[in-house]
Amino acid sequence: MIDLRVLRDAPDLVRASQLRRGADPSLVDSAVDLDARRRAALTDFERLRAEQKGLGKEVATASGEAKAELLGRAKALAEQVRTAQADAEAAAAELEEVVGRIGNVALDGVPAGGEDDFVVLREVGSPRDLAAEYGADFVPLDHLDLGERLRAIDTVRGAKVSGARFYYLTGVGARLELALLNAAMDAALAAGFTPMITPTLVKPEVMRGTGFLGEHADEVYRLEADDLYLVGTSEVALAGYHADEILDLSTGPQRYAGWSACYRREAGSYGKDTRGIIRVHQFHKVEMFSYTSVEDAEAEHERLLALEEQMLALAELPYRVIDTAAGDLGSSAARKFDCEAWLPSQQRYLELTSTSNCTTYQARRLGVRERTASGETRAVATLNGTLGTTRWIVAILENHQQADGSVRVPVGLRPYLGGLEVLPVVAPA
RNA sequence: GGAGGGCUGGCUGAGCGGCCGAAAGCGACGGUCUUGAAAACCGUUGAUGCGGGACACCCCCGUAUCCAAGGGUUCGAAUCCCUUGCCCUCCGCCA
Repeated sequence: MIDLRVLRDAPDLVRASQLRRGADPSLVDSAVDLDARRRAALTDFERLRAEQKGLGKEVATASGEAKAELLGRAKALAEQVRTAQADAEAAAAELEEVVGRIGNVALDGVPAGGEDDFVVLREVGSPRDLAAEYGADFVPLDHLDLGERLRAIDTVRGAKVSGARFYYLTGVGARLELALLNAAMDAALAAGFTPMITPTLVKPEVMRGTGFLGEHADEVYRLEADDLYLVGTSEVALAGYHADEILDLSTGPQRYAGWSACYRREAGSYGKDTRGIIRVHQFHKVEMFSYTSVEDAEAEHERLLALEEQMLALAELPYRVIDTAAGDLGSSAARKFDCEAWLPSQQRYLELTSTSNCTTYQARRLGVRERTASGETRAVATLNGTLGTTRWIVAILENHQQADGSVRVPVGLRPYLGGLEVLPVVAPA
């Protein structure tokens, strides 16, 4: 939720942000009008309510005929109070509906436009030249071919048991995921994050508060019988962790690293990334989440990005960092950096991490505040970022494949695989 | 699954349908005292919205809302009724 004060005092700022996002700027004008209407209705209600309270006190002390007369007046007034209250509540609800559709104000520097209007900040490492290494006629295997030869990935049985976009990680595949996620947890721990294993089912208000029930509500699994939602990321549970609390950030940001399963319906992505485990309904992820003061948010964002890059370096993957365009931010984020690894089989980049600065947008809706040195309360900023996911296996297998279809284990992951240096082919094609 | 008991401010814990945003204690903060600290004593101490005061903020004044959540009864609800959630105890069942 955007700050109503900003909406009131600087509607141009919000309007400009909407335009950069390719969203509807007229929502801002509707919201300003509705805000004025709500305040007027509230004032009416308060005046009547105060009158009612005063009259109530007279009723309490009166008796006999005077009391009967007062009661008559009080009854009439009660009806007016009811009406005024209903008006005020209706106006507030209407305002909330419109305000909820306005996205966070994109930070200065965020490129305008949609999905394709990102800016590449840097490219790190260089894609392997497999033709030069293994001969001009070498055809790189994709992650699924490799995964099947290593007996690491089984999508056939995943589909048999659960349907399309489900898979088993088997043997070294399962070990590789555990290794990667353990390495991610260790990196987070070393950087001062508190490790967390979080619930993956959450209540509607938490899901709504984190902003996942907006435009992309159909991406989320819902358990009708229990009125609970399956999370698409532990960000949801970590953001909800301090909901309705007043935090003490005087000693710096509060940092959490969540490990959880993630569930996504992938509605609307029919036919996209159908092969292998690039786009699946269920996967695991280690996610960083920070609560900071507004002042610290941008520095924390850089910090999260640096940690992501540290993990990509540990996995020895070539990647680029992009500054996502305003239209591709999602409602809560004010800025978002993605790291995309090179995918040899497809000759393209694939998103492996995403870190968002949600400024106070998410915290305001969830009621997460801090107490400042001077004693007031105010909304905190929230940030999140990916440290490792099942999808990383795709990039690791493809980028570290060897001529015979085996896969070299990045040095940094070896300690997590009992010193294993190579994932050997056990099921040749 | 069944039967009871409970849910009040940072914590403990009172609370008769109107005088209750709520006693008291603890904690915290400020002060007195002290070379300093402790103790003692004095004082302050919930959140949020709205309106006003030369109104960006702080501050002051007024007002409303919040006693698990939602609904109802009533001129008036922390207090009575209903529904839901959560916690505790007991019984049963199953990891």
